[in-house]
Amino acid sequence: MTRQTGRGAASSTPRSVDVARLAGVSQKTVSRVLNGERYVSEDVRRRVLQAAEDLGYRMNNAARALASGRTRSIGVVTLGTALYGPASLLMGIERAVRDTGYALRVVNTVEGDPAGVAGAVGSLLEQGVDGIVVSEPIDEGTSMAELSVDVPVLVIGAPSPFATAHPVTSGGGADLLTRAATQHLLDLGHLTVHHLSGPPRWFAARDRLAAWRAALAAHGASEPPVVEGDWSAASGYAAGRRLAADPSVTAVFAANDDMAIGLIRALAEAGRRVPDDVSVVGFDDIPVAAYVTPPLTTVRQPFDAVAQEGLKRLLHAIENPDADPLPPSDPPVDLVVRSSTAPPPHR
Amino acid sequence: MTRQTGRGAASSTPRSVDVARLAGVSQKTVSRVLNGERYVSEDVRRRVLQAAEDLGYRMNNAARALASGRTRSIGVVTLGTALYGPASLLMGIERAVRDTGYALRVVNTVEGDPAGVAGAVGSLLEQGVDGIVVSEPIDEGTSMAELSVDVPVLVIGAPSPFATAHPVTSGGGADLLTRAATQHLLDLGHLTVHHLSGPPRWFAARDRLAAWRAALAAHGASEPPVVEGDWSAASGYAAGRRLAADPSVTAVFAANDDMAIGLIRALAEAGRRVPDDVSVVGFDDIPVAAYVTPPLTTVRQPFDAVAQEGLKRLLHAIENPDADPLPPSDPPVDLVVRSSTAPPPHR
DNA sequence: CGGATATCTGACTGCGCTGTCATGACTGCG
DNA sequence: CGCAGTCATGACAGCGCAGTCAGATATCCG
Repeated sequence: MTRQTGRGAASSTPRSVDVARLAGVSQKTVSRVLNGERYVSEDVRRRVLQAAEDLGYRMNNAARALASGRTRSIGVVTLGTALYGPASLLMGIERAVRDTGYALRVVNTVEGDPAGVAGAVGSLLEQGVDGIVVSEPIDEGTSMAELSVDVPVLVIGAPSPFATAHPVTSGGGADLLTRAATQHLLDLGHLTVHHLSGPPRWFAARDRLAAWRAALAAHGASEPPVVEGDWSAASGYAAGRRLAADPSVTAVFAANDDMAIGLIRALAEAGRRVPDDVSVVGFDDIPVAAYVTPPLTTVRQPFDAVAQEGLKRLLHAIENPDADPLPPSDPPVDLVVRSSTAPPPHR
Repeated sequence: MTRQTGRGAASSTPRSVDVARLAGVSQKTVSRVLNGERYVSEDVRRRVLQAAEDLGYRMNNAARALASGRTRSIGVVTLGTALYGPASLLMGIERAVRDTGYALRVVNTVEGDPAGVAGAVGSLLEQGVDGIVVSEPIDEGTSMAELSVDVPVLVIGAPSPFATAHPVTSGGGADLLTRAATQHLLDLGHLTVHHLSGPPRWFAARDRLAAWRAALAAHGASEPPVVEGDWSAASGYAAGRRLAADPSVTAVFAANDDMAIGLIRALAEAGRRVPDDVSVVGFDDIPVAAYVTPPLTTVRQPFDAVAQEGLKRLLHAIENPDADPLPPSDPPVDLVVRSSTAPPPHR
């Protein structure tokens, strides 16, 4: 028996009706005050707030959600990793949500594949959320269409697989950053730029790959074969051992900083100096990037800005179901030039 | 008007009563099946599940919570940072929660100070959670006592400020790791070990400081003055500049890897070689630790193990309110020796 | 073979809130 | 002064589930 057996009366946590009684008003009026509705006299408002305070009253959100049909909460689907990117994005989302009066419900997916994301979205829907943020999904979301998602969805870092369904926005996109990184190397005089990509199942990896290609093409540079990593420093190290064997490699754009650091280590061990022989650019600007040897040139992802901007649009879609979605805006580009890049060596 | 105007009838999302109608049973029986209660015939169970499937039925958790008084969700209070430690812990908690059937509600605190934590806990209570995890709070939780917390609370990485209140467990604790790190340096022959601590407001920082002291004392080593950082590589770098000026410094235990990396950079710039002149041990084993120069000797925090163990105890407290809390168990110690430590130089 | 027990099912109720509507009191204005 | 409009409040119903209890069968045992 979970219910309150109304014995002690004082022992059970207070309900709005208790507040009402203490304030000498109706229960509905308590609800009005606590929801900031109009048409409540100053006097009553004060009495109600005082009574609520005195009793230590806390609203029961389950009842509120049931009665109003809104949960005032946002669901987030993320990868279950502590990778700097996804983790930072999650923190950015939390920060962006905090002041809106919404609560956060978080579900991870192990793999981020469509089935996993669909399951996560389903469980969020079941919990009841007014909107959903899908952070950095992997692969196409084909299996998503089957879900009847009747709340707005914001997809960060990938084209929205919900596009056909319901009120939807999408956001993210870091091509400009990749282009800036690649361009930086080309501007230094490198004939071309190699690319150490993330796992191709990730949209983030595919985006950066495509943007790197575009930057090379725009510059008329030839496109060397792509080396594939898995975001980890270990995979960057493995890639570095291969790249070090090829003397034509003078510049590498790594799809994240961890791989860049592993890469640099492998190059150093192979006797290829960075940046004298090979220039390396990373991606993310992780906290230690400025302090590794050599300090890493990288592009900083504006996680907070992306999260805030996306959430603004999601909340807009939630609160104005019939209005057109707000258009996405491009995040700022922030290339941080340190010491891992230099002009190519003379031949 | 949020409510379903029962016009199209088919358009509105299905309720348990719709499932009941389709399966030819009562609504209560649907509830029984979906909650796995006893005393339902196989035949009925199948029909109900089929009907639910056909309708794409999803339970309304707000109603469930209201009726049952349980939300089947766990609230988490974390710092709003992407620091590797807290972020990893959050991921560990998510992983640990996922298979238990509970959902996660996350609230960050900006500062992690008592008032912030109290506010976060309050907002979780308001949302309705069956248990709360407070991850790495800062300072003493004096203001916490005022909150009437009537659910079990697990505090990771700090003594529980709720100790006097209600069913409570606590966990974490990394003294053994710190001792192992310090001991490792002493065993190498260093006369003493300097400490680059985290901000003293953090429990994690105080814990490591105390454990470092204890390890020195146990070894009869003198205790050099503590250098204080803020977890960031930048602060490690600043500390490194100061420590580099003191030739008596031969070994440093940094309270996290980021600071260790900044520290090593500063030492290198000052001409003090690591590990030949100065040995450095970090804390966390961040992903790049093995690939910086030199590869960092560090201790790995068993985030997943801590989260799992703590959650097991929290769930036990939730589901057996009257039973004694399970005793905490010590996490495994994992010292990862790489190349940033060596015997002290000959004098 | 009768009563005791185990199994299965449904009617009814209520969780604590918000939406709707009704009711007064008060204002302004011709 | 009377009627419309604004403001302020309360009564009542119902959101979609799970808890309780009662009733209907089936099973068991002496």
